[in-house]
Amino acid sequence: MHQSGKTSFQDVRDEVIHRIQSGIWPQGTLLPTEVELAEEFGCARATVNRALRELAENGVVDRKRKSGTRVNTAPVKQAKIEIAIVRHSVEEQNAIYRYALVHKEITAIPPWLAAQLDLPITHKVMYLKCMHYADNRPYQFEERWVNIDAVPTILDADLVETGPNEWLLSVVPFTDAQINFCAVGADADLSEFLSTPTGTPVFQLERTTWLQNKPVTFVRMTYHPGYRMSTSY
Amino acid sequence: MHQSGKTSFQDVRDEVIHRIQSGIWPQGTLLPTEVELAEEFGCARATVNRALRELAENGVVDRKRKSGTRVNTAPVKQAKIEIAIVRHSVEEQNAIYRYALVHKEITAIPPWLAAQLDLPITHKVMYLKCMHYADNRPYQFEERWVNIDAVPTILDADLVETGPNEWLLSVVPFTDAQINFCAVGADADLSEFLSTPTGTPVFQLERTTWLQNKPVTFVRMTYHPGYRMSTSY
DNA sequence: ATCGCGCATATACCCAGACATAATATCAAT
DNA sequence: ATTGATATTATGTCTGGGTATATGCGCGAT
Repeated sequence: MHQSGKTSFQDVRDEVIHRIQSGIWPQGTLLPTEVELAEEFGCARATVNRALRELAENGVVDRKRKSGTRVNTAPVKQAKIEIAIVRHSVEEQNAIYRYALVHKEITAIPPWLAAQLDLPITHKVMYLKCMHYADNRPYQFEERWVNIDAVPTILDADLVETGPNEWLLSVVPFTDAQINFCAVGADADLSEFLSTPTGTPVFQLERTTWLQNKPVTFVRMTYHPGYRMSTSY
Repeated sequence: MHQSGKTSFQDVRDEVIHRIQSGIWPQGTLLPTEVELAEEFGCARATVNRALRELAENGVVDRKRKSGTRVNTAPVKQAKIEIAIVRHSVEEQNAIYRYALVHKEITAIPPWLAAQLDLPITHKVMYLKCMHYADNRPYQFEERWVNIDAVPTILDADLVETGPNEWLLSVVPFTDAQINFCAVGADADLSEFLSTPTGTPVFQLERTTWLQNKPVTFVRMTYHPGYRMSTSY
């Protein structure tokens, strides 16, 4: 009750969570109907609905019309990973951020990427290599292919001052993305730019983004050895 | 309008998304007030509220009392990673799942873990090593420390048939978790169990879970070489 | 110029009632 | 026994009214 004596949807939500966690309502339990809960808590059905809906969104309960609301047996826990702009991650650690454009060329799309993005192999792309430093130590190596068709203005963009990631984000609001994480051994390029011996295990993140079914860019970001990505829930 | 001629909160939400994506409301735009939008769409204010609230939850817009609703400049895109039970991930690939308990012992907590979990170094834990196979090929090596205090019943659990992860999930509903991803080179154990040369880059996921501030378990899961974790949004 | 206070305002949330929809249960006809 | 129509029921959503709360802004005192 954070308002004048009324039961808030948060109170309902918290009480339900409590009953589940304390074992009053074990896994699989069918909970009372919205009407019954509303009566018990002395609030409107809409309030209970809001609380239970939120719990359903978080995967705590499962709701079905007519069947009712049930405590989830296998809570599909999902961790949220925030894909931040590199500069922000670096600055968050109170380190000094530095960016460098290493390579820039207009070229034909590599066959493997053409296949992946479903583009003809004659398609032109902008191929970029960049480095991101934290306190002048290698932080991330970025390799990127940009679909010029989808973002023609990139031809005039100055990518020396601002990184392509920040530039793209401010210009093309993408709608869908697909992300891969994996571990690889450093190849020649990586070894050179990340100042590490060839074969060193490094953390790699690949992302493909689309703007309404039109591929925009594919980027491969490789972090310095020892990098840990973390999240909590 | 999916009901009899009424404007649903989804219609409002979709239209707002459309206006943002088509550039009618560029980044940073202050959108009309809820009342104004409700008038425009011919629906109740609560309906507009629901739509905008959902967009705010997804990070598309930013809402502040008195200021209004603004199109987010730096959309903090967050990818959701589903932390599924290993068996399910394997079965999803139509592979045959097999599990093996490799090692099980009650021991004093290792100092580094005691520090990490804020437990006394005299604390007893159960230390487990397990292997998960897909079609009889190594899939994941699991190394786990369980706080016996938090889960005393684990002493009687048969962990030979069911893996500790599934057992724990069905018994202790944890409340908080912290996850780390990183890339490491295979050490002796990993090399042996994952059938790969020492030093091979492998993808590792560490997770600590708590039940109301009480540490439950720390697990380190290492995937076979070449494993890719993927997600989309 | 700067600080503190009050007012206006936009969002946050609540309520009671209504209808829509999906899924189950029931029962009759084949 | 199987199928198909029908009633029931719990959730999903909308309405239009309300109060609560945070906060930007102006105004006056320092």
